[in-house]
Amino acid sequence: MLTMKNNHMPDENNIADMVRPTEVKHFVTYTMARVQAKLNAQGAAILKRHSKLSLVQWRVIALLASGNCDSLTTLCRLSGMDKGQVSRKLTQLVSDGLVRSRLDEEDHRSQKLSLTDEGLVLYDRILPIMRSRQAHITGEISQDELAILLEMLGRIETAADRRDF
Amino acid sequence: MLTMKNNHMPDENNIADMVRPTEVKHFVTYTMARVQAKLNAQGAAILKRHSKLSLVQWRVIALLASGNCDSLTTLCRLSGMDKGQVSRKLTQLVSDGLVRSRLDEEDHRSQKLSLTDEGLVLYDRILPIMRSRQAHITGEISQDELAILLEMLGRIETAADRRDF
DNA sequence: ATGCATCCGTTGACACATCAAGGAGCAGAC
DNA sequence: GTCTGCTCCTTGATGTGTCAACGGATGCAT
Repeated sequence: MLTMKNNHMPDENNIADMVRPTEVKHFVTYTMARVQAKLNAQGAAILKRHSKLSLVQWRVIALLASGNCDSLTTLCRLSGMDKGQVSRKLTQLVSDGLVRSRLDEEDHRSQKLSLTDEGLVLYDRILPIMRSRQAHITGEISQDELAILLEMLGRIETAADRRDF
Repeated sequence: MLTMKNNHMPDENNIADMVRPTEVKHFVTYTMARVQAKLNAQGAAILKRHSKLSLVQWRVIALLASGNCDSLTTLCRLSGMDKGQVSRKLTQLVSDGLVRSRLDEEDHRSQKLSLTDEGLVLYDRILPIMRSRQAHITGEISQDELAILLEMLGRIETAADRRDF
């Protein structure tokens, strides 16, 4: 086997190095993927424990309850979720009786979305649970630190927009 | 969770935010989900531009090239990826001639994984591209800030382990 | 050696993510 | 009018993420 040439040199930015136990903690993309996965798992587990909602379903309900959106497009713009997926989730939620979808009289392309009474009851029941979870997650972090965290995530988000590598 | 209405901090890099200010962007879980999605999209786009690899395929190759793992289980432990998913990706990579899988003579449950010469050539070609991307992402952040970010992510990760809500 | 817990990897099932194509409605230009 | 281009939403295709069940292999205790 003539693989001597493939003796890769160590390098601070070498992806291969990020798997070394000593360095794995220092890579942002790597860490974020792991933390994100855990947050998703936690959210899904909590919802499963207290309802039959999936994470996406809950997000849709919460966004509608917030009063900041009333159509699929505005909901997607707000959350960054994909139109297609949200559309599918909405048909579920409507058939489950949690969300009401009525034709927008002023624009027949659009639909006015709102929670049903049942959806609102569910929201009111789940909300405090998710709030306490949120408090637990951010509990160890001061407001100032939280602002810094969000600001840095914003910078990473901007860096992630570049595609010309 | 979604009803905090104070103190909106404009994100100059996000048009949607300026059009319709909202508080959703100030929640860590939502923000991380969005940033993570963008990072994934960026990685996938870069790989598509320079190869036919998917993000997961690249990660598997990079992990194998690192020399820190040589079986499915160790690979999964290192990366946190799901063994089922990695198993499927490996069969693809083997049939594409990038990875070699041989029975472990000392433990017939396990398989010895390694990159083929072709896989190594591909790795050497893609690595510098991904390295410059990594540098671009972390270049926006100073070392001190990076330490703070990772430390906070660590705290969030710990908080995400709790399930009894 | 026999039972048994455990580990390795595969597979199935399902939810979620992303992208693209397309129908229907609307609005402006002509 | 009607052409054109845009928006709202649906649907399909494909890839990714997560969980669970399974069979084979191993090691250990009895």
